[in-house]
Amino acid sequence: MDGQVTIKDIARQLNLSLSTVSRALRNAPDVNPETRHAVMELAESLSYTPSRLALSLKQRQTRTIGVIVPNLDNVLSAMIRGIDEAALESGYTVMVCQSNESYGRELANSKRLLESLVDGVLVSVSSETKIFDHLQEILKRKLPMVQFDRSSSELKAPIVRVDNVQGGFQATEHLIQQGYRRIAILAGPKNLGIGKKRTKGYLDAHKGAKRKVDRDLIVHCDFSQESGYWTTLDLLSMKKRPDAIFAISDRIAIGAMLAIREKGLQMPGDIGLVGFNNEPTVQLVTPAISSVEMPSFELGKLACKLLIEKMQKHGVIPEDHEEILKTRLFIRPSSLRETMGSNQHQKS
Amino acid sequence: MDGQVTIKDIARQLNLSLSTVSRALRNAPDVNPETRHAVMELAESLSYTPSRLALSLKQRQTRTIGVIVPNLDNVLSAMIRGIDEAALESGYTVMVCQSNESYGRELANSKRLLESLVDGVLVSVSSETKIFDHLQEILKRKLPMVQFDRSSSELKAPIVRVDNVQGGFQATEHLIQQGYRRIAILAGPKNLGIGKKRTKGYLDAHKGAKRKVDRDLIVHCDFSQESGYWTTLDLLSMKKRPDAIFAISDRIAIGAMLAIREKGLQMPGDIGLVGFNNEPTVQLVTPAISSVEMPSFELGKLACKLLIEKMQKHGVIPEDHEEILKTRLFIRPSSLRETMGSNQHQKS
DNA sequence: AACGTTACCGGCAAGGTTGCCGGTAATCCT
DNA sequence: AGGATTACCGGCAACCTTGCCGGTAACGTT
Repeated sequence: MDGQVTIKDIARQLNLSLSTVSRALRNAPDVNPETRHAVMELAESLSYTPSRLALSLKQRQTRTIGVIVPNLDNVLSAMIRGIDEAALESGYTVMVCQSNESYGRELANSKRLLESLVDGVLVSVSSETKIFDHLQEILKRKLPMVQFDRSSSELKAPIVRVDNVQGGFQATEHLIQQGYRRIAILAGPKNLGIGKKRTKGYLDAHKGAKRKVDRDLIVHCDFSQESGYWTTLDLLSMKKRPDAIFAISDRIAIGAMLAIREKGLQMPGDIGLVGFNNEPTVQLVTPAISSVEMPSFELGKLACKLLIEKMQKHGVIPEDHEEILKTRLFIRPSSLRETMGSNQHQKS
Repeated sequence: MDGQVTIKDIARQLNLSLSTVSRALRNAPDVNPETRHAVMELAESLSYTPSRLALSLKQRQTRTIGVIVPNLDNVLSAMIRGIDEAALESGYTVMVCQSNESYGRELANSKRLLESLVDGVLVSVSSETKIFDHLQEILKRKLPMVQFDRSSSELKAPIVRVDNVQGGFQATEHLIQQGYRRIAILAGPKNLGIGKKRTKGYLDAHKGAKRKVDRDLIVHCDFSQESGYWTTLDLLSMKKRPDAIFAISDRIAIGAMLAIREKGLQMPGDIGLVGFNNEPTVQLVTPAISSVEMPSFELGKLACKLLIEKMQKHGVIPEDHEEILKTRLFIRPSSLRETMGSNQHQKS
């Protein structure tokens, strides 16, 4: 009356036992059709909803997935949409924790998730996280876990990500084809795998074109716009300054653009620029910035599906499993010297 | 051994009863300091974590807050950060559900939250939602609820929002001061309170300056960039076209900018533009777009705090309570005709 | 010496649900 | 008609924790 309607209420009103009501509601075999009908009807009219809590306690699973992300930018929120969708399809609920790049926050969050509230964890490690104890703890408790987008080899958990080498290759190859000679790369934080892979693509593209790489043009920076700005200013004041820049995120690329603008250089004339992620903003600035797109939504969805599979068939998926999606280069004026206009994709 | 460590394990190893262990862990008075110490120690070494599930079942509260949002754009994700922070401070966990403007999705989500998984609900109604049955259902079950940012008068729940009239006033007053004569407003979806309020500010500003308003200049549109684009094209092909536009969101403003650009009009020379939300993107386009900022993070935090208060002191906060935050206009080139350069706030 | 007080601890029940087992009556088979 | 099968239902325990009550022993009081 006052709070939840339980099977107890139904049982009392129908003079049945709890067991029978439970079975009737779950469509179990051992129950008279008439009885079942009566139960169903009463349940409906009392607008009975089963207590997830009691169910979880009994079955030792919450049907909830914990998601740990560093922030909620465009890319990640698309991934979360994907995660959410896959979860909903399988009857799971997701719980998003943003670490905000704060180690303490990430710790508190993972502790929360650990209090056995979740059946599994999806994690995209923060760029600044170097200590993985809290995540290792999750693994130690045998909670199924899948890494998505960003990952660490220290964590023995499957990974769903894009082909970062390919992405780096596409961007760099395009710049080379456009006739740029000294291509710099803003490679992100030094210890992050994502940056290393994209740098490998950058190197591969040079090798494929039989170009030498000037190691001074490989520079590291944070994932922020400011960092991109300052690092680019440094680059542009080199004696032999680069004539193109590949930034491994659009945020960084936008910082680079501002620096280029401030130096009074022409883009793409004096200098070309390619970013990564294909955020909506890069279409809006002038000149619009070329960018490598990754299928964020699909990536999130896939990661979630993999996790659910891992949760259900416990231990079938090997911990070094990797699922790799393809990237796609969107060419825009920021890097387009010659007018070839074929490969171009752009909306309104 | 296999799964969770429970107080039962501790009790067995120490030859104590469950009750005693429970009391010891909760720092209850009736327990011998030595016993408590022993319990604490063993709990630590077994890395015992209490089962939230059992606790929730017992105490009939989950310490979880459900958040219903239409999407995860910049503004909302900042609000969610605020919500998250306030929740963490009070020992609550948040669960975010995005409706993605889909009514069906919103229904599924609110149903989920209703399965008594949450102690309270924060909701920002989708722009397209016209049927509030699912939200009314939440209220009917006496779940504490607070609306934030967007709200509906149909829902009897407190509201935390910004002063939309003030925001509309600031934007319009500024345009008037800049000498614009025919100021149009892209007022968003017709039935949304947020749009009406900002339109009221727009009207107030005209009244304050003793200007008449041409009703044809008040036009409605969706919250999307496309809609802003098309609607602006319509505006610009009027016989007596407007010489300024106030868009009630930055997304719409960007659409407007693209339309203005396409028509070959000068901004701010031929036409001025002011947006709303002060998203990072509006600083990056050329010309940078003036925008009314709202304190999203604080708003989220405040809403969450209010909800927690409502949950703890059941029924003290009246259902028509409103908490209103101030907006602030950021002036940028898109609207700045005369060089007065005082009121300007802009980063890198 | 008898009583009351205090400090500490254990037992039971509850919260809502389901799994397992056992029980009853009706039906079937030979 | 006897035993075996079937259809249906109820009781008990368990999941993990806490609240309440009652119990024991040691201590202090008169």
